[in-house]
Amino acid sequence: MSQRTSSSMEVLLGLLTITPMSGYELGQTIRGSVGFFWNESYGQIYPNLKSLAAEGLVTSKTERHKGKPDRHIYSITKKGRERLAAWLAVEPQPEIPRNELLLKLFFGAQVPAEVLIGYVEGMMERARVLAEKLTEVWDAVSAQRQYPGTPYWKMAARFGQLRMEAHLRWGEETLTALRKIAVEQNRCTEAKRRKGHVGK
Amino acid sequence: MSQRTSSSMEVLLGLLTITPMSGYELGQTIRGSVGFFWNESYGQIYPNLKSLAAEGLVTSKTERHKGKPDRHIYSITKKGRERLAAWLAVEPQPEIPRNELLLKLFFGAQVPAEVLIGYVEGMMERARVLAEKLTEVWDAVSAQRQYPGTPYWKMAARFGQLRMEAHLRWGEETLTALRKIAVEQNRCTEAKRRKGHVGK
DNA sequence: GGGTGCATGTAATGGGTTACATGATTCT
DNA sequence: AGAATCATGTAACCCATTACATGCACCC
Repeated sequence: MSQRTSSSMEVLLGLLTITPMSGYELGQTIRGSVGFFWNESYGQIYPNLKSLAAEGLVTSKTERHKGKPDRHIYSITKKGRERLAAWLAVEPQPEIPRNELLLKLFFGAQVPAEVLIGYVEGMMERARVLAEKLTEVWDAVSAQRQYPGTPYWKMAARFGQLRMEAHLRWGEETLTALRKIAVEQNRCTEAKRRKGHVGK
Repeated sequence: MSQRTSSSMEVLLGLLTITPMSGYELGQTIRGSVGFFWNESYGQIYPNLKSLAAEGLVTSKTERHKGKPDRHIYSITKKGRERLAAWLAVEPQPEIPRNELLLKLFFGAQVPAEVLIGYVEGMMERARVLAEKLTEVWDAVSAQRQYPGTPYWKMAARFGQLRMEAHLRWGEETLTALRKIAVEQNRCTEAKRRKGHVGK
């Protein structure tokens, strides 16, 4: 009785409510807008668009170009909007957790603390970049004329901001703890080294 | 040239550094400890343990039981520890984002705000439960005698706490915004309804 | 008597990334 | 000249969940 559970088709429908687009543009749009909480690869997008068309949830117009491959511009149909609404009415399932950084940190005792410091710094750097990008997005959305989606896009962006702030605060905290451990570890190896020399 | 990229084997190795365990116990342990940032299903665990054994990264002892199926207790080998260390030395890849709540919120204009309010409340409830569980875990870990892993387990738990706090703060903010929209929407439908009646 | 937990596993299925294939244009 | 970007798509493969299969023990 298995049934499809993923939302990779619905993102496409959702974005097509804004404006008709080609598969490539959908990919770009996903990366530029919902990218920080959802992504799709082209290996998903193109086949899914075909299925959507087969179900009559989108229609496609083909633009011919000299030399270049044809461009298929997809538009959402009324049936597509209904499908989107039905999907929206179903409670979203909680985020499935898979955080490799935390996993490696959890087993961090097996490895020198310096290594972990690098990982945390890397994460913080990414968090800073994303936070900055999100404030830009937020400002841009706030400035432009009000679309029906505007308030919701702001909420989504705000989520990212608050989460990134939390990550950064955690990063600070964790770095100080890790640095203390690193100093400790260096003292130990130093001591052992000296002892080894004397022992000889 | 594809190469395995997932860490589902390494979690098992990592947990087996704490103590030898059976597949079932590993599943339990994952849920109870790293569960909030990593999970594995038994359909992954059992086959992966077999592969690990085939590679000589773990050994298994079979306990026979009357009636019940045999229990295989796995222990990590020296080679297994080396593999774990090698994996730890590789920079963790960033969390891949897939948050259905945010996705539905992003397309929230297509649906009455009350629905979204329900979703956000649901998420907040889960966040509260998890935050509470994490403080319990944190306290328990802090109280017990110092294992080498202790400081790292605390860092991981702390991450969850800060993230949940951020989610809750965002939830508050978002709920007030959504409630405003909901009131607005009700006013509109009311007005339309009245106008409709008068119009008749 | 029937559900839940212990305990192990396999098979089917579904979902998703990556690599490959193609070819023009534009930037460095 | 060579890399990157535009632009489309398919196929191979990997990863992961879910369902199924089995069977005892315990609780209500």
